[in-house]
Amino acid sequence: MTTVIATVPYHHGDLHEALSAEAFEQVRAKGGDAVSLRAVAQSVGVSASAAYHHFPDKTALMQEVGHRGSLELDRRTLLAADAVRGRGRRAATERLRACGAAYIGFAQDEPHLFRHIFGPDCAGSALPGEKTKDSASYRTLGRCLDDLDRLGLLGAPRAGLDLMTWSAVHGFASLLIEGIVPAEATGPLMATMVSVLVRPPTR
Amino acid sequence: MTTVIATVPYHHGDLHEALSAEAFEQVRAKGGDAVSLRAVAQSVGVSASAAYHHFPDKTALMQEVGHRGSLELDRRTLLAADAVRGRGRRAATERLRACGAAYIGFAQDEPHLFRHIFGPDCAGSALPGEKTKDSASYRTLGRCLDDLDRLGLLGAPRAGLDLMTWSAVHGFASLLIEGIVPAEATGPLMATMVSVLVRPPTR
DNA sequence: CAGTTGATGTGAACACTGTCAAGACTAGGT
DNA sequence: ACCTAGTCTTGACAGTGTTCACATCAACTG
Repeated sequence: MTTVIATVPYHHGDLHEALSAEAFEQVRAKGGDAVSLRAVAQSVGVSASAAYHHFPDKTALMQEVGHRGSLELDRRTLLAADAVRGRGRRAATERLRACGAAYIGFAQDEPHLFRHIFGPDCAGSALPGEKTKDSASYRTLGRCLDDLDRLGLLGAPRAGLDLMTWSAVHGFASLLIEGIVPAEATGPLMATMVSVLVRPPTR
Repeated sequence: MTTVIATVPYHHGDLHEALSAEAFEQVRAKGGDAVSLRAVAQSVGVSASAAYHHFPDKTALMQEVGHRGSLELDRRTLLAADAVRGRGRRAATERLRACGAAYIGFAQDEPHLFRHIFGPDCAGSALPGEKTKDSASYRTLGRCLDDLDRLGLLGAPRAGLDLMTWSAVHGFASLLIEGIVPAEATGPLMATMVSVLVRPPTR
C-alpha cells in the first residue's frame, strides 16, 4: 500500500481512470459486446451507477477504450517502421512491409481490440477534435510511401497510394480476424503489395 | 404475394422463413446489435420462445440473416460486372472498376447489413459446408482479374492479386461506413487501384 | 468554526434482453 | 379413437443499461 502524495481526489482516487483501464482490459480479453458496465464497475469495486458520474453513457466509456486501443495500434506500427534503418531501396521497401505487417499483427494479437477500435461505437467520433482519418498509423504508412517516392521507386503516382495501401492492409486484417482468410496469407499479401507498389529494379 | 403450393406446415405456415425474413429486414434497418429476438418474434406475431423451435440460438438466426446478406452482396457485384460488355482492354479495366465500386456501393447503401455479414457472429461459420473465403463476390473479382490477365494487362504476377484487391476494396468499404474516410474518396480509390494493377498502354 | 454546496458514492427500481421449463394445442399416423 | 411428435404460449430466471432518491465527504463561505 503506497501512500499517494498528490492531492487524492474524493472517494476513490481516480475512478474515471480506473474504470477506463479496467474496461480496456475486459474489452481486450472478452470483446466489446461481452463486457458490461456492471461487471467493469464491480471489478473496480464500485457500484454500477457510480460510473454515470464519470461517463454519460456506456458508449462514452467504450469510446475511451477505443481511443486507448488506437494509441496502442499507432505505437506498434510506428515502432515497426522505426526498427528498419537505412535510406536505400532495400530499407524503404522493407519498412513498408514491416509497417503493414505490424498493423496486421496487431489485429491478429488483439482481435477484440481491433474490432472495437473500428467498430461503430468508436470509429465515427473519436475523442473531441481528432479525426481517426488522420490516425498516426495512417501517417506512418504514408511516410513509408514518401520514402519510396523520394527514391523514385513508386510505380504509380503518389497521390491516393496511401489510402489504397491502408485500405488493403486494414481490409486484410479484418478478413483475417474473422477467419475468412488464413493467417498464412499474411506474408504473401504483403509481398504482393510491395511488388505492386514498388517499381522493379532497373538493371 | 406468392402462394406456396407445397404442404403447408403446422400453425404458422413457415415460421423459420418468416422469422428469418423479418430479422433480415430489421438488421438491415437498425443494425444487428439493435434487433432483439423478442422484437422480431412480435413483428411476426408470435411468442419469443417460439423461435427456439426453429433456431437453437439468437446467433443462429443472425447467421441466417448474414447469409441472406452475403447473397445480396454477391448478386450486386456479379450484376455490376456482367453489365460491362466487351473483351477489350477498356472493357476489362472498366469491369474491374465496376465490380469494386459495386462492392463498395453495397456497403454504402446497406451499412448495417455489410457490418453484420462480416461481423464476428456470421463471418467465422457461414452456413454448413461453405467457406465465406470463396464467396461469389470474391470469385467475381477474381474473374475480372483473369480477364485482364488474359489480355496481358496485369503489371504484376497474377497470384495473390485477387486477395490484395479484395482486401483493398473490403477495407475501404469498412473504413467508409465507419465515417473514417469520406464517400468522395471512392472514385479516386478505384482509379488508383486500376492504375496500380493495370499496366499502362504501350504506345 | 458552523454551514452550505457540489461532486461522488450507494441501493432500489424500471424496462429491457436471451433463454429455458412446463403446459396447451394441433396435426398426422396407427 | 388414441397417441405421438411437432408447435406455440405463458411464466419465470438472471442479466443488461439507465435513472432516481438518498447518503457521504471535501472544500469553500460566512
